Amino acid sequence: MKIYDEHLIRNGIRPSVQRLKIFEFLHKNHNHPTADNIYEALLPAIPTLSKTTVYNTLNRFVDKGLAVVVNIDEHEARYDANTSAHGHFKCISCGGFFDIHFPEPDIKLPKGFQAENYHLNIKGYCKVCNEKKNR
Amino acid sequence: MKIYDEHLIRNGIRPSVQRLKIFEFLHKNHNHPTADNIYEALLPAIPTLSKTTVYNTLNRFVDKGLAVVVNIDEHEARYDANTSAHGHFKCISCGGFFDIHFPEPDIKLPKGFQAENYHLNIKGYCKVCNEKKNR
DNA sequence: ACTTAATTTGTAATCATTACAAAAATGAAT
DNA sequence: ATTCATTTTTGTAATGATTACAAATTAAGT
Ligand SMILES: [Mn+2]
Ligand SMILES: [Mn+2]
Ligand SMILES: [Zn+2]
Ligand SMILES: [Zn+2]
Repeated sequence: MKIYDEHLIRNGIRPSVQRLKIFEFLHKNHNHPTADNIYEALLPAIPTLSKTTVYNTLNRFVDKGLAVVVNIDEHEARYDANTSAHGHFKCISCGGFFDIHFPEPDIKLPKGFQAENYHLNIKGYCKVCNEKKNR
Repeated sequence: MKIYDEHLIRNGIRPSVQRLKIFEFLHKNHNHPTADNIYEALLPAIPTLSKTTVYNTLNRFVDKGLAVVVNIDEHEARYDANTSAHGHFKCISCGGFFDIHFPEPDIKLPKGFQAENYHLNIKGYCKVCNEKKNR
């Protein structure tokens, strides 16, 4: 895809096959995949793919601001190509994962502090698990 | 300490020496220690202490709502006895860690969802690192 | 004291991530 | 096209935090 190609170049990342496929996958799958999810998904298309490459590439994307990593749970780093301000909800019963949109938060940082990114992570019960629980 | 004792009992946790010391440590040290920090700090006082006990105890505290775990960075679970709504800031330059207080957030969850806890994690540059950078 | 349940401990296992060095691919220069 | 340097990818080994598990210890109840 030409458009992803240019997106990478514009951010100083040379678009190798591996990087391009990973970037494309992130943009087409908004289910916040883990590094392993991505690896497994792309293996058929790139049989020589190494998991190290997936990690290297994702770390580079995050460094360059092309993706964010969501650490809502320890031992589970999920990646998101949507870098606009939004939060995440994880159901502690079924594990369901959802984007949460919220109005521009009015957070006053201490004097002189400068924020690079915000992460709002919420845990609780999703609709179906909540109904199951209240019965 | 009698007061910590009762606090644990009230929440259905039998106050063993280990649990009491860990709970007390969390309440007296607001620097968001890791499990290992706690283990190292208490080892002189409880020479037989096991790291497994520290983990088991912290997990129990979190389950019962007596503490929260802050996953602002992967590979770094920090514990906080302050369970009231507040956020955390980590300096990506010096590693400094700060509490962030913010006005009651107005977050609308999807219909039927129920939140158990909110986590606001911010990364950026602290005052001194920011000044160092802009020079 | 005896019996049972709860807690702690030590060790081994797990598992995601990183370190590292060799191999492969790419690009520029001759 | 060949050479040579640079970048990227790959495979394997190492790391390190957390958990699993079973034995040992401690506490509680009779
Ligand atoms: Mn998202
Ligand atoms: Mn805090
Ligand atoms: Zn659910
Ligand atoms: Zn700093």
